[in-house]
Amino acid sequence: MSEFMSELSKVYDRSRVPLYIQVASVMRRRIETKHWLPGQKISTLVELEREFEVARVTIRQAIDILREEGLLRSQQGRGTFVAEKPVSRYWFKLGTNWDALVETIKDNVPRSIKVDNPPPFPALREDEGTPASKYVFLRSVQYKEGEPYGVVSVHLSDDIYRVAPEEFRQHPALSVLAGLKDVDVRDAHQTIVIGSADPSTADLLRIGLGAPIAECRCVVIDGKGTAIYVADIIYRSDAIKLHIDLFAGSPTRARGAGKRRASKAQANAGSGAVRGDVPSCN
Amino acid sequence: MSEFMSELSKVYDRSRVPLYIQVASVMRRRIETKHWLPGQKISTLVELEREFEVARVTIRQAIDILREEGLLRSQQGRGTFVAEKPVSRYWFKLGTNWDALVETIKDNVPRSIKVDNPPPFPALREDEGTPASKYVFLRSVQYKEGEPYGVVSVHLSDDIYRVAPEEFRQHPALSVLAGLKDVDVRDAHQTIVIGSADPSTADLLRIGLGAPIAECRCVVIDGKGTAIYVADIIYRSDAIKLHIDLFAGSPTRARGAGKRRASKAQANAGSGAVRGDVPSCN
DNA sequence: CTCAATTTGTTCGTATGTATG
DNA sequence: ACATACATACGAACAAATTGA
Repeated sequence: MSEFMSELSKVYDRSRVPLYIQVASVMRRRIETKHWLPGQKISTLVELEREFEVARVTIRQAIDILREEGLLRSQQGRGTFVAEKPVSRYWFKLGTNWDALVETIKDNVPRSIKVDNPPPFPALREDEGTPASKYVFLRSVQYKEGEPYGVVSVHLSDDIYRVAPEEFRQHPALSVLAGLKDVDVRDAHQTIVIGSADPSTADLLRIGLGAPIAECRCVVIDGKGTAIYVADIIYRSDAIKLHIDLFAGSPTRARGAGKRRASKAQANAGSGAVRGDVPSCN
Repeated sequence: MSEFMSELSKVYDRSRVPLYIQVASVMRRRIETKHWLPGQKISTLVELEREFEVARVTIRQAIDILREEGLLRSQQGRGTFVAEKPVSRYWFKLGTNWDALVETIKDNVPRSIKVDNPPPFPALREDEGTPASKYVFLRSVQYKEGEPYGVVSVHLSDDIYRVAPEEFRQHPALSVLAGLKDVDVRDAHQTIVIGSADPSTADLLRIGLGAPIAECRCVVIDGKGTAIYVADIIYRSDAIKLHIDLFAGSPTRARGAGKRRASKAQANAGSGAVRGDVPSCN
């Protein structure tokens, strides 16, 4: 490696991803963020060589990737250009409240997966209720346009499952749950972290081993404080998008002075029990 | 390649990250999530070979990485074991409503970054208000225990900035914003997707180029419908955790039958960090 | 104690991928 | 396009340590 690599080699050592892949992902991001506009001519190979401090062939390899993705077009003698209408990704907007969540998944048709070794029932935190006496385990894969985007693993209270076993096999469990009239849902929450795909998940979602995923743990608690639904939902990271209305849960503001935003039809009937207070950090 | 590669080459082609790195990251996660318990003997090399469908040497390379990280110990003739006290991670719970978000970032001390080329003001969607006439651009890095975990890039309305420039330079912009009495915050929302780090971000967060990150776009709109604060906040993916109360925004349920949950005085406000406490996955 | 089974550690040869100039 | 260097990954064989019968 030449002395020019001094800066970059550090970065490369941190990731081990092939350089041309790294370069490609940076350029891809510039296109997605409109830093490079559609139709625009991008920097010449010489300029890119200098900027990334890599060999010409490496730049070319990166450009090849983006050409295959339909994001770039090269023309000999003219240059390389951003595609006129770069493909926009499909995003699955994950609902951030009960009704929205149920709404977004209600038409999903999961394909069930046979499970040989159901995983043990996961430990519940204090605020996640008490375990039911018996659970059934269901696993399915969610598809959109033939592409898998999520793996759902559910521990469902056996009592609930027996009410409508057929329904639970053919429709999203959460959706069925929401439709059951005699089930008293007291609480439901979801915890999301970013992880990496294990072999079986990678296979089901058709992504790379260790590729980034969103792990959503969703727990539904009934009126007696029993965790009737405990799900571990794994989404492809490139398929999921969260949209959070920061004022959705607090129709009145804590600080004294400010006026409130125009009402967004926030039916605020009854209990003013604002719960919030979730620790956060920015 | 031999016929044994038929399965695996697909997986490898999907990600391009060296296989042993992928395997290592899967095993690392199993330790972090307590799927492999401290002190426990992990699967033998032969079993791991079969599970990951890779050669022995590749498994060894992965184990070498985790040994250097202090997560595994090997003993010839006995096996490979998880370290007795593997480090548990800190998670930052990202606030999912305005008050929670403001409350917990108010004591953060960001380290400002000089910006040579401020990025252009990003395009706003229809529901993100109209642009202000002029913006100032601020960029800072958030640290916890000496480790960087977030990069905040803010376009702040110049009118707002002038009210308290010193404050905005020394404290989180959102926190200052929330404290300004004559600012009418009408709406605020946050969109989160999972992306990959570009060179400068990777450098600031000390992660690999292309490593998974959480990209949070936060927009604050004032009473006139002007986007007074447009932030692009990038978190290390291993530092962030979202906790969403699915009923926070809807004190009454849409469907007829169910009773509502009792309010739960959530006592753990304050510090944004929690130890360990990772949802299990399999 | 010896033996065999188990398990990690090491090395070889080969093929392909990555990156430079 | 070529020559070079190094990294990645495979399969296979063998060596060395541990364990229990």
